[in-house]
Amino acid sequence: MSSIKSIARDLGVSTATVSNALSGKGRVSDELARRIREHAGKVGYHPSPAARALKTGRSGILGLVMPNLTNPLFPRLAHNIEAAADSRGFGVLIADSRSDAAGQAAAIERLVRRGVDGIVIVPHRGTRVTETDVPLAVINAASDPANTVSADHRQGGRLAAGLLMDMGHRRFLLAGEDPRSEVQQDRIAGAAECLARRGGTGHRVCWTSEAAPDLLAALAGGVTAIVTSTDLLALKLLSEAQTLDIAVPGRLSVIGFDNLPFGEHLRPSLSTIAPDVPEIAHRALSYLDARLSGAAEIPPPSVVPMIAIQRDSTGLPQERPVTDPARSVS
Amino acid sequence: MSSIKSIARDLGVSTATVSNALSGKGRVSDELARRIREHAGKVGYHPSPAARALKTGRSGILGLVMPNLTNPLFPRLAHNIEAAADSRGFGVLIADSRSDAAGQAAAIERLVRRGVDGIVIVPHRGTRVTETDVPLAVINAASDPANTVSADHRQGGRLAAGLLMDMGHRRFLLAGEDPRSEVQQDRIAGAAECLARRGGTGHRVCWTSEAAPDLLAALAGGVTAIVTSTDLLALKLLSEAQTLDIAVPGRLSVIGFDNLPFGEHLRPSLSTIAPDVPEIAHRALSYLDARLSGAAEIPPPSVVPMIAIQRDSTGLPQERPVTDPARSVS
DNA sequence: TTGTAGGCGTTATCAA
DNA sequence: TTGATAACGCCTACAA
Repeated sequence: MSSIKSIARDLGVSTATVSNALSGKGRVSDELARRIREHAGKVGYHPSPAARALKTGRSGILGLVMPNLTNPLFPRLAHNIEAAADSRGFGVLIADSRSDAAGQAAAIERLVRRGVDGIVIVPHRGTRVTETDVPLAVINAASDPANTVSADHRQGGRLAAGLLMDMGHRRFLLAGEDPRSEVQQDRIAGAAECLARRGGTGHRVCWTSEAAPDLLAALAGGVTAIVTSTDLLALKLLSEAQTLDIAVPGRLSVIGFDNLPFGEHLRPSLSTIAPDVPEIAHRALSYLDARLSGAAEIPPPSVVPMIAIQRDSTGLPQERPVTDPARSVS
Repeated sequence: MSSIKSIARDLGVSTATVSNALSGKGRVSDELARRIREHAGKVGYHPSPAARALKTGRSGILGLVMPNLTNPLFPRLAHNIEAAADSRGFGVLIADSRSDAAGQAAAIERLVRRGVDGIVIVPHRGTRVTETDVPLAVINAASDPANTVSADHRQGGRLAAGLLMDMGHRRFLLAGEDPRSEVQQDRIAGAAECLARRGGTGHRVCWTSEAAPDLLAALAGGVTAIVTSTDLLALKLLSEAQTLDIAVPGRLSVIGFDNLPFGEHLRPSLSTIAPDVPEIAHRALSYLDARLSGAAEIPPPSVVPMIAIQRDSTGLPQERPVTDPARSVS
């Protein structure tokens, strides 16, 4: 491999000069700098990351820890984190929490041992992130005190409910999957908050990880719309509705969260509340970057608004006429 | 940070002795070795990856290149590659091909620059992987000459068709999404091969990336079963069938590929042909490991059998009685 | 069995 | 403007 030293030898100059010419730091005459750069290009010189890391104490690598890499959100997040990291000159090393708190601690440990400069972590449900030697950007939910940046799940919940109320829905079922998830809690809470504020005529909340909620009972209770805490649960409900011959969105509107890839392939396609993942990735990286470069001001924890994607699983309620949203505020 | 040097100083021994004691290579008296290890533990010593990489020329890091990190297969592959890599002491750096050949070359380049020891790559559809300085494990399809290890997509295709023939189906629609994909080509070809061999009474192949195939026309043509090249397409068809009130699996059986996460949440749940991802990851890593450790024999390219997962979207054809599979071989 | 010393490729300090 | 030199932390002949 060609090194700074071999270039120095080839050109009969010192390594320091080569280093300066290539990095543009020290003063080197334009003419010599040009010759050095040219030669470096010719021999295909690339600095050794190991040597640089050893000298500078920085690896230029960030870690990404996910609760479970088969988490459906992982691909999009990985995609955006990688892009954001790359544009700042960082590489991304992945690690899997293996779905438990111990695994999460181990994953962080492994990354730190590998010399990452910082870590982006999506913590496992219901865990507190353990402190480390390197800066940590936590992507979770506003209600997690350790949170660095996240989607505004609560606002997302309001958005989902609000959008359905705008269409005229008044009786809701709010369906979550796992009550230990702060993310899902916030989403359901946001929806409930919107209903309370705008005078929905009552709603039920149910948490169910296995079976789908009893749709027929819900319909009998006058429910015309369901807000689910994730697209996967929405999928379950949509399928259930179709086998029960409940028309969607005619008889029942359903909305999910996360904008998982299958949503647009469903028939009816799934309306959903999508996290602004590029923005989240951007902020997580800005945060780490600020901490790593010793910036005077570190970005404070922040939440990123979610985005409504209306597709075909939501529509006007059949039973009653569309009411003017303005009038319906009790 | 504690280093080999600081430990040597603390204990009044030489750095070489510490290094030997910790690595167990050179001869060090048991007693001294014990003291050194104990002290190392106490001060929380961990070797510097940068220094070790600089000295040994190996980073202990592998790259993982995907055509697009939002590819639905990515999570499971990343999960298993990371696990397999970790158990061999490697970390995994991700890179995104940004969905084109140029991006793919750039991704490889970036990883090599970062000093990875080897790369696992899932090539972009229809591209040939460019040669590099580091060993490359290619995960694609047997029909790609550069392939290192892959699922046996062709056998998977036979499996899908065979399983449906066992149930008594005879007329098939084989539906693919992208004919440029070697993977999908192999799957469809495998299914066709099985039908030809076992005397299906004819089948149509269609390639469609946007609209779903015309189900009514297919049914009119006597089709009772559809083999799709991916679960996403199967999902589209299932949804389509439900809106057209075509009973699945009563009137029509549908099977997909890849065992994507949503499949089990559908109603009816989706039968699928699943790649044995843990085994594929294992072999990809064995291959790289062999090449990196200069092993005498490098594992030859190999294909890993796919696994049938029968759920509820496949069943006996309605029209005709179940025929004995043995008798049905023409 | 233990210690000395050199070097991996960079960066940075200080002289020239 | 340029060069000599010393680290960074580790490994490994080779010498004691």
